[in-house]
Amino acid sequence: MLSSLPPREREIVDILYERGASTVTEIGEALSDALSGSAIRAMLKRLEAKGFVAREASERGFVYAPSVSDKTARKSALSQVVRVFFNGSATSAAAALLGMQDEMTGAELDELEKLIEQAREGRSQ
Amino acid sequence: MLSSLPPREREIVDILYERGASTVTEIGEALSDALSGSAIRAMLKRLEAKGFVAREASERGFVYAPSVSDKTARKSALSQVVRVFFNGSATSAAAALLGMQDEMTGAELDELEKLIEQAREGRSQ
DNA sequence: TGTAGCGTGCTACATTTGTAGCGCTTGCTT
DNA sequence: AAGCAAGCGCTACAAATGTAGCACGCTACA
Repeated sequence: MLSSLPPREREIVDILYERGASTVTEIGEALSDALSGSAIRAMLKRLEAKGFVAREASERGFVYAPSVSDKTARKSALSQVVRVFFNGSATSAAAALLGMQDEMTGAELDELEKLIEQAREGRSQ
Repeated sequence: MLSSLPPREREIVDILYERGASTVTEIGEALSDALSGSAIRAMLKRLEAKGFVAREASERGFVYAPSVSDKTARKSALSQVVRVFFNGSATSAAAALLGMQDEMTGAELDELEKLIEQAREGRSQ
């Protein structure tokens, strides 16, 4: 569970999900405040030990990536939020998302409507 | 920011959002693993010092509640998830929520459609 | 009126986190 | 080849976190 991570480690994993596989230097740039390379490496080592990130060698040096799939992580992050803040109701959560509509184009709204239709079909079969 | 909290403190705040104002005993029951009362109180004291929870006396003893409004906390939790896991797209997040449709009734889907309509109107004016 | 039982706060302590420094290697560059 | 820079891992250490134990006061009820 991501929420079992201490804040800094969590921040690093978040960066990895947000930006995809990254080197230590890249992580450093994305961090909210500057850390020494060795500090970042130490975090990554712990994260690796705990099984949250995996690393792989490349020409650019080691690149680190989350070891839990985006899909899984998304799902658990969402249901966490839904449970804690929306009383378990995915619908209210979706409604709240809609409330941030400044970020949604008309096309996106169309898209969503289509998805709702599909969800309905999924339900009734 | 909730995400700046260490895991256990975070868990406690989550419980408070999930269940509303609670006593130490109630928190203890909701915790994922049993802690001594004094341990919980120590956490709460820190959370209070950091300004995340407030407490108030009642006949049942002190009750603790989050000091940041549900509304604000929801919003920031959601946008956090949207940014990290959905590349900033509220729409994709909403779509993922729809994907968990087992939890949505037909009525809820209707409701959502209505909200989309409203969002559209909001946009065009 | 003792005494058992909560809820409380304090303090202390082990563990975990967060961070920097050092020294090694590798790959240029001159 | 000598020197330099970048990236690396190790170790050490300060600060924060997670937890238990103790002593106190307030019920309640035998």
